[in-house]
Amino acid sequence: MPGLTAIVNALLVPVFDRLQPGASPGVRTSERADLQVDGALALARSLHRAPREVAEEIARQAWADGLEQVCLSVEVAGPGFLNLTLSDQFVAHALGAMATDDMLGAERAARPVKVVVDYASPNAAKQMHVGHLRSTIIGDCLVRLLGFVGHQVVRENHIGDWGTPFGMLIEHLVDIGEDKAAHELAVGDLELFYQQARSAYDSDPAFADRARARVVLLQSKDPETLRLWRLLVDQSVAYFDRELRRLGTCLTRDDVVGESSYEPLLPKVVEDLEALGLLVESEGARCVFPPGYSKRDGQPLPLIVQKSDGGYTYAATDLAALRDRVERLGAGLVVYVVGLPQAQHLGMVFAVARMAGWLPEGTEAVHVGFGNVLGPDGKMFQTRQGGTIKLADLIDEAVERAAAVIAGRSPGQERLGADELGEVARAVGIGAVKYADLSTDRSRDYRFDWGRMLAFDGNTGPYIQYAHARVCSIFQRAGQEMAGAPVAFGPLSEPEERLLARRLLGFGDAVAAAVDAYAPHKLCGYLFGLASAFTDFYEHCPVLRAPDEATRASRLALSGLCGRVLAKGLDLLGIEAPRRM
RNA sequence: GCCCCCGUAGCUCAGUGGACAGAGCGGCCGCCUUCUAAGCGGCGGGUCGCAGGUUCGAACCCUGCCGGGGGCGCCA
Repeated sequence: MPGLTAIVNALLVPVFDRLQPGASPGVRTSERADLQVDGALALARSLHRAPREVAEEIARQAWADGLEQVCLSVEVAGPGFLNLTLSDQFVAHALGAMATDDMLGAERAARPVKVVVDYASPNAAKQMHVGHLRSTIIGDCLVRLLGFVGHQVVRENHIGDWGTPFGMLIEHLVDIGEDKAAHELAVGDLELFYQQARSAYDSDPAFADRARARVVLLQSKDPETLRLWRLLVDQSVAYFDRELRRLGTCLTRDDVVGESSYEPLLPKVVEDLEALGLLVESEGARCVFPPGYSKRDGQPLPLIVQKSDGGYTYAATDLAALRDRVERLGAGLVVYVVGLPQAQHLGMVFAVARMAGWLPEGTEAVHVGFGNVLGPDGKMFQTRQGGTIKLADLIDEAVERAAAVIAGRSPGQERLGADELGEVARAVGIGAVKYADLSTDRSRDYRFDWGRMLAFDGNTGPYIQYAHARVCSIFQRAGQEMAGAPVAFGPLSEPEERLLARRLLGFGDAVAAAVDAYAPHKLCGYLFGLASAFTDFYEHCPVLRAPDEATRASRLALSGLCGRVLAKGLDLLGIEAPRRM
C-alpha cells in the first residue's frame, strides 16, 4: 500500500510535469500542516518566475486535478510553500485502509531479492561482549526490516572458528583435559579459557611451539586435531546459542556459518585471482591491489590473500564467503553488520570481488558499520577492572534493574504477579538495552547508560512499551481484543486525534526510511513520536468514556491501530511488547 | 603523511537543501475522587567546532583549518 506522501506526490507529479518535465513536488510531513510541498520553490528558480506565483498556479491546477478529493484546503505560505490540510474523510479512509492492510501501510520492496545478512560473528572459545552485542542487535533488526518489506533474508552468523589461534586453544584444551575444558566452555567461562591459553602461549616457548605445530596439524586435517577442534567449536556454538536465544534474536544454530566453512574454497579463490591476472606477488605475499587505496608512503595498498608462509588471510575468507553467497546462494545483496574500523578492509574486499566478477552488476555488498560502545564515563565500556563485560552478565543486570524499576511503580495500581513481573522485567530490561543501541545513529559511538535506557521518559524502549501497554489496558477494560478493534474512523475533531492520525499514517514512510538507509534509529524516532502522540491523545481524549458512541468507536479504532503499529514497530526492532507493565 | 567517522542546548541525542534548529534528561512552576501520574502541560536554555564558498534559501553541499576517535602489508 502506498504511503500518504506517495499518494499525494502521485497527484502532484502531473502538475509539476506540465510546468517542467521531471520536476519533483517534494511532498513531506510538516509541523505546520498535514503535508507540505516544497517543490514550487525549486521549480520557480529554473522557470525564472516568482515563487509564490508558481505555487499559486500549482495549487490551482492540482486542486482541479484531484487534490480536492483528498484535501480540505491548500494554502500558499512563506516564500512559496504549499500547506495541505487533508480532509477528514480522506484521513479516515486512509486510516481504514491502513488498519485492514497486513503491512499496516508499509510498502513492499519494488525489487525483492535474496539478502544475506552477516552479523553477530563472535569468536569460538572467546567471550561474547558488547561489540558483538551491537552487531547482533542492529543485524537482527535489519533482518526483520528487510524480511518485512518482502526480501528473502538469509542470516549468517560468521563465527571465528578457524585460524592460528586454534593452535594454542587446542593445546590448552589438551593440557587441562577434555572434560574440564568442555565444562569451562559449557558454563560460558570462555574468557578464562582463552586468557589461559594466551598467557601460556606468551610465556612458555615449548607451549608456543606445540601450538604452532598444532596449527599445521589442523590445516592438514589431522583427524585427532579435528576432533579436538570440533569439541571446542561445538561447545562455543552451544554457548552462543544460549546467549542469543536469551537476547531474543532470529539467529539459531542453523545460521552458524563459520570461517571454517569457507576454508575449502580458499585455494580456488587464489587460483582464480591468479588466472584473472589480478594476483601480484609482493614481498613473498600474494596480493591484489584494488585502485584507490594507498599506504603511508603513498604506494598502492595490497589486499593480502595469502601470506608468505602460505597461510590464507581473512581477506581470502571474506572473498570466498562473498563469492559463495552470490554464486551458490544467489544473493542480490550482502549486508555486513561489522564495526566501522573494518570499513577499509571491507571496501577493499568488495572492490576486489567486483574486479574478479564475483560481485556482478546488479548485486551489491554493503557495509553497515557501527561505532563503539562507551561506558558512562565516555571511555570504552569495560568492567571496573578493565575486563570485558560478559554478555550474560549484561543481560542479567538489565533484567534485574528493570525488575527493580517495575517493582517500584507508584502505589494504588494493580500489582503484577511474581511470574508476570519476571516476564515483564525480562522484556523491559532486554528491550531497553536493544532500544538504546538502535535509537541513535549507528555510525556514532554510543554511551551505555543504565539510568537513561531504563527511563520511562524520552526516547526509550520502556516508554514505547508503556504506550503499548496503555492501549492494551483500554481494550482490556472494554472487554475487547485489540486485534478486533473497529476500523471505522470518525471525524477526528480534537487536535490530539488529528495528530495521532497523522503520526499513524507515517508508519510506511518510517519503515521505508529505516530500510533504505539501514538505519533502525529512524524507526525508533518514528515510534517515539507516535507514542508521544498517543500519550497526548490519551490525556485529552477519553476513549471508553467518550461523549457519544460514534466518538467512542472512532477513538477505540485509533487506539487499536496505534497499539498494533507500536507492537509491530517494536517487533521490527526485535523488542517484545508486554500487554501489562 | 594519506584515508574514514564524529563535532548541534549544562548532559545524552534527533534533524543532512527549505519557513522561527527539535526531543529527553537535569533546573524552576503547575497537574492524580477521572481508561496505568511508569504520565501530561508550562518556563528558562544554542555564534549548529571555526573561516570562506555555492544557492532565492546551508546545521545539511564544496574548500581550508581546529578538536576527538579510528584505519593505513603478511592477527582476525
